[in-house]
Amino acid sequence: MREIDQPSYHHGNLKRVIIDAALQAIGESGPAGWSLRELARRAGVSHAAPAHHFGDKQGLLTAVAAEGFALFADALERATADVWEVGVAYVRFAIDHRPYFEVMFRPELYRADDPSIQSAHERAAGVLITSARALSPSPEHDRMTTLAAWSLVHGFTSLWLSGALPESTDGDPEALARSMIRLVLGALR
Amino acid sequence: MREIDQPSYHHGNLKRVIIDAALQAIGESGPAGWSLRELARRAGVSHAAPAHHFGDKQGLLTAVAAEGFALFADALERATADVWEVGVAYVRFAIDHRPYFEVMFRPELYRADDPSIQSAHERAAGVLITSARALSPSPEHDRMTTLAAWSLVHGFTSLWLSGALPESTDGDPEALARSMIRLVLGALR
DNA sequence: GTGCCATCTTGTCAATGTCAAGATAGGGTG
DNA sequence: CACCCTATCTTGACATTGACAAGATGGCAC
Repeated sequence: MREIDQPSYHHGNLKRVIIDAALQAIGESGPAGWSLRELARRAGVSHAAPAHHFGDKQGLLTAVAAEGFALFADALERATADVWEVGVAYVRFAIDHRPYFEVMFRPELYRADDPSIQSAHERAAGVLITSARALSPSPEHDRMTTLAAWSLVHGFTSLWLSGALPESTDGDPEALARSMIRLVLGALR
Repeated sequence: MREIDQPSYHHGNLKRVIIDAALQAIGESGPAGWSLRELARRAGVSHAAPAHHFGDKQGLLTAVAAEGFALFADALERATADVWEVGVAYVRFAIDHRPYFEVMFRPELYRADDPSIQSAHERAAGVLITSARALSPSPEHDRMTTLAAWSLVHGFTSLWLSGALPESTDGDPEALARSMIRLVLGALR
C-alpha cells in the first residue's frame, strides 16, 4: 500500500503549490498554527517534499515573506499617484493578503538576512519613505513624519487584524483608515 | 534513578515559578518558540506539572496574558496625571515587559474569552479611552482621536519590537515616542 | 488515626520537524 | 540509441513535543 496514489516525480510547480497551501493554512490557523506534514498531505505529496524545496520550515516562511514583501512593494507603488492613498494601500494589502502580512512582520519566523528578503524589503521601505517625504511640512521633519505615518498606519493594521478594535467586527477598514490618515497627516502640515 | 532529584509535593508557589519561567522563555525565543517540557525542566519539576496547573499550553498563556493586562492597566493608570505620558507609558511597558506584551496582542495564542482576561482588558481600555478623550479637540472627534492615538502608539511599539525601525538598534525608544506623540497629537487639536 | 484530595510524578501515545537513504524520470552526452 | 547523471520526490527512522491517564505523596479535616 502506497501512501501517495501516484508518485508523480518532476511534476513541476510543486514549490508554488506548497507556498499556496502554506498561505491557506496560515490564513486558517495563524502563522505558527500549522504543520509541514499537514501541508504536504493537502498538497498531495509526501511528508518530506516541502523540506526538499525549502530546507526547513523557516525556509518555507522565508519564501513566503520574500514573496509578500515583493507584492507589498508592488501594491504601494501602484498607489503613489495620490500620496494619501499609500497608507490606505498599506492597510488594504494587510487585510487582502493577511497571511503574507502576518509572516512579514514576524521576523523571528524566517531568515530576515536572506537576500531575497532584503531586496524586496528595501523596495517597500523606499516607497514608504518617499511618500512620507511628500507629506512632510519641511525637510527637517522628514524623519519624524515618516515615523509617525508609518506607526499610525501599521498600528491601525495590527490592531484591526488582531481584533482589538471594536470596529473590527463590522465596519469598513479601508474607509476608516482613510479618514484617520487624512485627519492626522492633514493636521501635521 | 529518578528524573527529579527530590519530588517535593505541595511546595506551594509552583504556578508563579512556572509563569516566571515561561516569561523568560518567551523573552528568549518569542511567544511560540518554547516548549512546556523544557519549561518544566528549567523549573525543576516533572514534564506534566505545568499541565496540571494550567490545563494546557493555551491555559498557561492565558494566565500570562491576564497578568500582563493587569500590569499594563496599572502602568497606564500611574501615568494619567499627565495625559501626554500615557502613550509613553504604553511604549515603556511594551519594552520593559516585552514577553507579556507579545502574548497579550496575539489572542490566537490564548483564550481571549476567559473572564480573567476580560476584566483586566477592559480596565486597560478604559484608561486609554479616557486619556484620548482629554486630547480630543471636540466630543464628536473622541472616537477618531482614540483610534488615531492608539494606532500611533501601538504601531510605534510593534515596529520597534519587531526591529523594523532603523532606530531600533540604538536610540532611546521612550524619548523618540514622546517626541512623536507630542508632535502628532499636538497638531490634532 | 483515617480517609480525602490537591499536588506532583511516571508512563504512554499520536503528531511533528528533520535527517538519511532509496526510487524515479527527464535531459544531456557519447 | 544507450548511458548516466542529477533534480525531484518518496520512504523510513528518530528525538521532541503536547496531551492524557494512572499512580504516588503528603497535608488537612474530622
